Amino acid sequence: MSDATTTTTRLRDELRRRGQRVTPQRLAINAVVESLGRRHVTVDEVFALASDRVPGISLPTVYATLDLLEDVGLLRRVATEGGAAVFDTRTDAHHHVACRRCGAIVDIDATVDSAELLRAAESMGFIPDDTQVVVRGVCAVCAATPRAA
Amino acid sequence: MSDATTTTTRLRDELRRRGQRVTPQRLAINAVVESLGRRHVTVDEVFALASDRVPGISLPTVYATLDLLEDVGLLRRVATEGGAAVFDTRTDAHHHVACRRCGAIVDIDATVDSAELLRAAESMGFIPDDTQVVVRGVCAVCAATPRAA
DNA sequence: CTGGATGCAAACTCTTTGCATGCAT
DNA sequence: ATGCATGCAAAGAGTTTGCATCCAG
Repeated sequence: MSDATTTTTRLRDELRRRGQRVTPQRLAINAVVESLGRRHVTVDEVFALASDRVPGISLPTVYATLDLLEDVGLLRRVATEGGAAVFDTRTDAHHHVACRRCGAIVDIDATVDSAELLRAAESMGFIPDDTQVVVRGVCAVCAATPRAA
Repeated sequence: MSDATTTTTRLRDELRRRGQRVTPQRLAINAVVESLGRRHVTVDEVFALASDRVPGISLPTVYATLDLLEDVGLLRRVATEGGAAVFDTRTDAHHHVACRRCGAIVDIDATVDSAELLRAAESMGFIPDDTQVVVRGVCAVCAATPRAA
């Protein structure tokens, strides 16, 4: 059983459950996301790859579908601040380091105890569904670069 | 000794140290940030308030100066994902909860042990300078709202 | 059939850039 | 005097919206 089958099924079921349509575009975008393995993707990237599978697919559809996949839980939006949206095909708990100079975003696998944080959030009536840590700084490559931007 | 005097001095000293200019615009924007107390601000908000102090100040100058204040450490950029930039006048360690529906961003004061995370980042050559946790979910107000957007 | 999804294009928001002027140093 | 910072305006990037058409259910 491939993951592709698994997530396609998950998407199908979830759409039916919501009374939404299972369209070729949605399945194609999910297939693209699936095919990428575990990494970060931009909207443009998905658009380009989805265009190969469904010629004529439009950018607004890609935006809408990525939002949908995030909502379903098949995709996670990375908390970068500003700039282009970045989605993460890894939906399991992990965190990110972002370079202030080159903008690179790299996964960090480390456990962070956010129990107290979540308790605090919940105590104010918040219903959390995603917790991610963003570490900002300068990456190794940029740090090695004299002082250019 | 007011905080205003303190941060104005910090800004002045830092600018001199860098060989950059101490301009009325920079001081005014810093004064605006100072006057707001501890809260979140958008670029437009700062622009409007700074315009009262320095009529004719321009938006590009506000952008540049907010970046400068962030660099100096007098301001922190909130890791929202996409949309308008949000700056935090609180520069001490704390975290945020962001509502997916209304976009509200609220401070969370809770300790999070990010030692392992920082070690992992540093082990890959990263030089971290800011760590913030973003909890996404639905706020109390939106959760109470039937199902509208 | 019927309504939600799509494609297209345009609009919109936020942010950055280029250049001439001005002012801090 | 010197050149960085500013103001203005325009461009640029990313995202969203409106509407007619189309197709999944």
